Amino acid sequence: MVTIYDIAKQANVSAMTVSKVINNTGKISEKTRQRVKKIMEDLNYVPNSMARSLVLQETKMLSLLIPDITNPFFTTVARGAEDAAMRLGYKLLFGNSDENLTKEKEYVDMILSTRVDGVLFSAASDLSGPHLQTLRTHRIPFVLLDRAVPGFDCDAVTGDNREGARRLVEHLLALGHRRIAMVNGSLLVSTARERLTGYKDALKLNDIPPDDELILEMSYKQFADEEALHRLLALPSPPTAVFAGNNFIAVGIIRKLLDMGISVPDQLSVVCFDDLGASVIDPFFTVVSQPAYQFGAMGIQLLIERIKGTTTPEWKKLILPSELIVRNSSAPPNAHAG
Amino acid sequence: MVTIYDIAKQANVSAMTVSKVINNTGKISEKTRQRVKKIMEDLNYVPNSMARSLVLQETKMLSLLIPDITNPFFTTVARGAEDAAMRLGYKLLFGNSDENLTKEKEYVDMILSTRVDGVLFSAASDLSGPHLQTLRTHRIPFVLLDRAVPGFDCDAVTGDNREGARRLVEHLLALGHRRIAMVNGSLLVSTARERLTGYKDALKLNDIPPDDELILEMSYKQFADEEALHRLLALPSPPTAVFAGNNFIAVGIIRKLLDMGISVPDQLSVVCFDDLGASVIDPFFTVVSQPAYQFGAMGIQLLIERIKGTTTPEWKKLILPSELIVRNSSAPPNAHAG
DNA sequence: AGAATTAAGTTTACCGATAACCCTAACATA
DNA sequence: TATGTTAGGGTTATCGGTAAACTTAATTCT
Repeated sequence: MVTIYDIAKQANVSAMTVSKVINNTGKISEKTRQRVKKIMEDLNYVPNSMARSLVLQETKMLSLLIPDITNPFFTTVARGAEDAAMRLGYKLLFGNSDENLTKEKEYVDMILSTRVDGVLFSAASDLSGPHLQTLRTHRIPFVLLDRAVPGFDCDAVTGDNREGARRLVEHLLALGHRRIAMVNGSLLVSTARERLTGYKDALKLNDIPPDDELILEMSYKQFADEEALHRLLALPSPPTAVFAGNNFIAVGIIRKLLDMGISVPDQLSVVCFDDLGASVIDPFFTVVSQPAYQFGAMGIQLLIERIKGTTTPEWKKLILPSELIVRNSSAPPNAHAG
Repeated sequence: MVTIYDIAKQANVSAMTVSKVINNTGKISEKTRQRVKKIMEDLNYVPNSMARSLVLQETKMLSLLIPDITNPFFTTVARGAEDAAMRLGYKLLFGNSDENLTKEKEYVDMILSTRVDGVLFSAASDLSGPHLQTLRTHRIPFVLLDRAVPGFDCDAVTGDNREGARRLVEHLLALGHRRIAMVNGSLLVSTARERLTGYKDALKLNDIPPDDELILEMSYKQFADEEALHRLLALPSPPTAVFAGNNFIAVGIIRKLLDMGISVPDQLSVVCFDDLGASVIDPFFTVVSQPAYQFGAMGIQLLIERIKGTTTPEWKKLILPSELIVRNSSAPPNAHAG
């Protein structure tokens, strides 16, 4: 590979002069500058960013760690982050923890050895605390994305899960539903807990006592625990509507319902958190939609401000609003009979 | 940050000894080894991979450049690549060219300066040739993914686009369709050309003269050129089936058809290349499905073999088979009237 | 005209790791 | 006893770039 020394030799100047031409620093005559530039082009010179990072102590790389790269929500987050990073002159190293703590740890180790300048971290679960602690020990700035981690006070970009869930459930209540089930992700994930709280808020506001039999806990990745779903629908007083903790859970439920011959929304309403992405033919689900692209973009912006120190020392908590979008998966109970 | 020198000082040994402990090379007494290891842990030492890369002349990083991170096909490719890379001890730097040549060039520049060990390259179009040439000039191994670039002989993992398209169209022909339209991606992309050829193959085999009015060219990203679609359906002898060049085009078409009140497959059959991903409620499209995960995984494997030189000098061309999956978006013409 | 400043470079040291070679005491061997 | 060997390290140079301090010669100021 061509180095500044090769350029320097050809141009009859010192390596430092070449470095100055590259970075537009110091004083170099226009004549020399042009000569050096020409030689750089002729030799297809590209600076070695490793060497530069080593001395400058910054890599201009950020890492984005997400729990599920197949989920359109996180894919969109990734696009937002990538666009913002690129625009601000940073490279983005993606990582996919697969909602898996072991994989997440491997990525954290990699992040440390790569000396990235900062991390956009969407935690696999509450148990990710030690990983964040590792980052903090090594003084690597990070911004939490989408999911909070209890006990960790830090910069974060999250959604208004509680509010969003409440609005979604109130929508169902307004349609006349009284038996509303919640099929949630793992309660070790902050968003799941907050959505559950929002669900309960809505019930309470309408004087409906929560019924534990109507509350299921599975995983955001899992497409549905068939048996649990059967039990839910076989209750003496079954739900007339289901609030799914996220988009994938909703898809899983709908698929099972299709298999069982239960039609949505006629026999059962199904609503969920987060949209289903670009590949959906006919937007069908009534959802609370979050600005996923903004999550990524704002996260990167916050992170870079933290890295550069162009922000105040206090932790920034950015809460992005969500939007209730009513579509065709929700209807009044027994709509087909009415 | 803690360096081997800090460790060395604490352990009363030279930096070299620490390096040897880290890499398990040279001769170190068990006692010293344990002492050094303990201090590394106590001090939370993590090797600086920049410094190591600089001297070893390898980064253990690969780059994956894809044209559209929102497309489930490429998302799945990414997962396959990531898993394989991680398993083989490499990090993966993602890039999203957005089917855009300018963005692609920016990524290529970044790739060069990052000194990645190799690139998995899914070209934006035939015009990506110069970018590949740049990589080759700099002796960076690369493997083409999904899309060939004319004039470039190199390692590649692609699908059997021609065959797949032929089978898909023959399926329509077998159902009784005779007027079959093709709504394709840009013909500057090799897969689009091959799929078009497969389409023509099928017609020829069945003695149907191709009709240029039935062949539309738009973009794999674009969700459909509404006007062109209208013209297509308003032809004196309109198509009874549409072959969409990829999944996103198919979704675009279906959405428009829904708006227009045309039902699929009753009034019009629609089939396409590539599946629609995990977030689809009711797999509806008749498709030719490609093993996207394998594309990524095999691509990485090929790339690493090339990097390590554990393969023969000839370029490897891996063609992964596709599979025709008949679902509910295709039916005999005028099925509703029959 | 002499001092001060400036333009245009150069020299040196260092970032954190590793390869390649060097050193020394202890032990084995002839 | 003299000579090899080996275990267990240490020294030095280097990867490719940059900051900081240092030269010179030319120019400006008074």
